[in-house]
Parts: sequence; C-alpha cells; structure tokens
Amino acid sequence: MTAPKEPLNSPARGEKARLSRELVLSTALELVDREGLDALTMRRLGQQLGRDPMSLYRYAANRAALLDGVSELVLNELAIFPDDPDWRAQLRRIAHDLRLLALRHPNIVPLLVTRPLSTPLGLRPLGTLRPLEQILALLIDAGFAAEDALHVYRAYYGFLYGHILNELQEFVVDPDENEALLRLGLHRLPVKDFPRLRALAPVLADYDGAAELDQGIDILLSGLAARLSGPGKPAEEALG
Amino acid sequence: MTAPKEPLNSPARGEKARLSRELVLSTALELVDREGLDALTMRRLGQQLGRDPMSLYRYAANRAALLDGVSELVLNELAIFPDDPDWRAQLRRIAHDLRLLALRHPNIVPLLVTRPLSTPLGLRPLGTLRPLEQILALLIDAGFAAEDALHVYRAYYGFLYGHILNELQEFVVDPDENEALLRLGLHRLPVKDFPRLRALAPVLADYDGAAELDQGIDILLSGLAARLSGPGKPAEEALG
DNA sequence: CGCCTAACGTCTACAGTGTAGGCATCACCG
DNA sequence: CGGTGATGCCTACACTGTAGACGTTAGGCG
Repeated sequence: MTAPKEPLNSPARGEKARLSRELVLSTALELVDREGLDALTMRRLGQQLGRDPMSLYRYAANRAALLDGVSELVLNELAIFPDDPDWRAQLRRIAHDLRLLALRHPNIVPLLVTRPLSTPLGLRPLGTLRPLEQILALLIDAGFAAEDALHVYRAYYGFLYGHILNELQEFVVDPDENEALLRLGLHRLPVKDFPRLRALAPVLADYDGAAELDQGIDILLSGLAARLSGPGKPAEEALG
Repeated sequence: MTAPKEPLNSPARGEKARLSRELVLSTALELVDREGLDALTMRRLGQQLGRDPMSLYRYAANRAALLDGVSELVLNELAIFPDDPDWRAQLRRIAHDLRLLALRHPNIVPLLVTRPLSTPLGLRPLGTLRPLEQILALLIDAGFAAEDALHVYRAYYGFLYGHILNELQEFVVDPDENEALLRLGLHRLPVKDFPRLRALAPVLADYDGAAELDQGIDILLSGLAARLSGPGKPAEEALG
C-alpha cells in the first residue's frame, strides 16, 4: 500500500503535472472549444485535468471568475500595435484579427459579449481592458483629441462586435447540407409571412464576412474622420 | 375536507388564474427584469405563479425554449412600419426604440444577443425574425435591390447591437456613487498601464447614448447610400 | 344529464450542478 | 530536523433541469 497509487479511473488523459492558472485556463478553453460552454463544469474540467474539481478553486474563485479567465486568455491572442502611425490600417487589421479569432473560438463569443455586461468597467480582468487602452493610445498618438478618440473607439468596437455577432448567427457548422434553405432551416418559415427572407436564402448562404466587415469599417472610418477633427487635418469640420 | 383547499404556503402572490403561455412568459419577464437572468429557474417561476414547477413544461419544452419565448416577448414590443416611405427616418426611429427597449430590459439583452448564436436562422422563434423581414421589406420597397437591402440590414443591425452592448457595458446602476472613477471601478486600474483610460473617466461617466447612436446611424446610412445603388437615386456611385 | 377524452397540474425521483469547510499531503526554508 | 504555507482531496449541502407516472379538471358529444 506504499505504492504511489495512481488512480486508475478518472483521468481522461495522462496530464498529471502540477496545476497552474495557465494550465487550468487553457484546458478550460480547449474544453469549451471542443464541446461548448455548457460542457465547462467544474467537475468536467477537473476530470479533464485528472484532478479533484475542488482543486480548481485555488486558481479561480468562482465559475464566473473562471469564465472571465478564459475570456482574458482568448483576448490575449489579439495583438495590437499602438505605435503604428497608420491608424486606419491598424484598426482594419485589428478588426480582421478579432473576426478570425471569433471564428476560431466561436463558443467563447457569448462570453466576450456577455460577461462585461455584468461587471463594471474597472473590475474587469485587466487583459480584457488592454485592447481599449491600446486603441485609445493608437488614436490619441495619431492626433485625435482624447474625447474624440473615445467616440471613435465606441463606434468602431460597437460595429465590430455587432458584425461578429451577425456573422456567427448566420454561420452554420454543418457543411454537408448544401441546399441553402435547408442549411439555414429557412424551409420551416411560412412563405406568406417571410417572403423576402426566403427569397434571399442563396445570398444568406454565402456570406462573405471579411468583405462585409471591410466595407463597414471603411464607411465608419471615413465617416468618422469627416465628422471629427481628425489626426492629419485638425479642423476639417463636418462635410454633410 | 371538501373545501377548495387553497394552499396557504407557497404562492408569493395571489395569482391563481389558469395558466397560459402568455401568463407564463410575462411572469418570467417580470422576474428577469426584477432579479436578473439567474433568478429565472423553473422552481422560482413556478413559485411566482403559485404552481408546481412542472406545470411550466406544458408551455415551454425546455428552459431554453422558455428563454426564447421571453426574447420573443420582448422583441414584440418593437414596432416597425415597413410602409414608411422615409426609410432613413424609420431606421433611425427603430434604432432608438430598440435602444430604449434594451435600457428598459437590460437583463434580457444577453438573451437577445446570445440565443441566436446557438440556433440556426430558420429555427428561431418567428417573432424574432419579424424585424429582419420587415426591415428588408422597408428597404426593398424604398427601392433597394434585395441583395443590397440585406447588406444594409447587416451593417445597420450589426452596428445597432454593437452600440447597445457598448452602452450597457458602461451603464452603471448605482447612481449614489457620483464619483466617476468609483462608479466605474476605474480606481482599481494601475495608473501606469492604463493612463488614457483613467484620464477619460469623467467622459466615460456621462455617456450620451442617444446622441452617440444617432451619429453612428448617420454615418452608416449616408455611407451606405453612397456606396450602393440607393433608392431615390438609383445609380449614385461611390463618392469617395 | 352522463360520459369520454384530452388537456392540465402535481408528485416523486434522479442525475448533475456550484461550492463551503475540514483534512491530508507535499515542497521548501530556516 | 521541525515547521509552515501551498496544494489537492473528500464529504456534504442546497439547488438545478427534467423524465415518468399519477390525479384532476374542463369541454364537447351522445
């Protein structure tokens, strides 16, 4: 009975290294990516790590805190270069990066979008606030007044998140069904009440998210630049 | 023992009428508005109605279906007039209506935003799709090509949802704390890492959501009209 | 009127959840 | 060597969604 007594039952995979916040969070992320948000229970995650579920509470106070941690982990994949002098190009690049990130981790998007609603700005995980600070830096360095930078940020990030939600809604995992109506389940809609929606089925089916995002960003950025005292042209007032 | 035997214990309020889907859903909405999404458990809702929790399953297959029902109920508060010839005015009005609706029911915004992510378009509650169809009608009747109408809708609704999320994030319930930093919890942020964010605290504190939304809509609509073959001016190509 | 049927509401039970509190074990440092 | 704090495990509790079987009621039809 003095043998190390490896538990033969639970550990789904042989991970037996010492726990750490990073390990816990990244395993949680894997789990969510693979099986969805609901699969992320303390017990399930514990089992995935080959540890007692209670161990997890050493690395996250709550389940909620754990979710926040995962959000933060994902957002850290996003690189921002606040020193880029070409702020428009930088914003466009960030937008596409965030879009791709969302497509890579679709199951986390609800977290990204929902968690901040129940946490006042200053109490959010720092990693979550870094993009905000960095984009402010980018804009202010480019010549925007601080207050205007905030407005630009809001319009920009608002549109960006909206676009991601839109695209993910229309995104359908199952690519075997190549009939547009079926893929989107539109066949169930009463033709009488939803004529235009049904008529648009083929267009709905091939959604070019990148292009749509790009156009939106274009419109927003040029519109904003015209309306605010932009960086290069400090007093170019509203044109229309 | 032949008396009607009113149960003296559970019913928090004297509601004892026969159940109905509307009654169930509206009580659920009340509950969520008052105490948040987590408070909406089957047992709690049953108790609120003075009924056994199991009764609810006659009116909603799932807890998920119940949530969908509540979403639908809220979205029905939104009035759209697809026959309005002034589509820009109509879109702007809808935007403000939806914004107010979100401020009135902040706790269901996560639902509005999250549920569609896990339900293919055609399987969503019909009430949820009506805005989409009606806005398409509005745009097409105004002269947009069907496909362009879809693009306009996407940009518009994307921005709109994004704005609402933004505003609700910065919205703070507790108005007793009048110190901006405290209200947003910004005092906790390390000054060194978040200088601009902290400097913007006062601006962050008084957020004029309506104005910000209005400007965004302006920019988007004029930008879109310039880029697409608009309604009145069928071939007005991109200006910039 | 009485009956039948389907909708409605209730009860019991079960597997699964987050997490508080206490205890054993381990690594490490003086 | 002893001790001290971090780490992991265990038990237990209140609570969740919901399957399945059971009474109870309401409404239509003879």
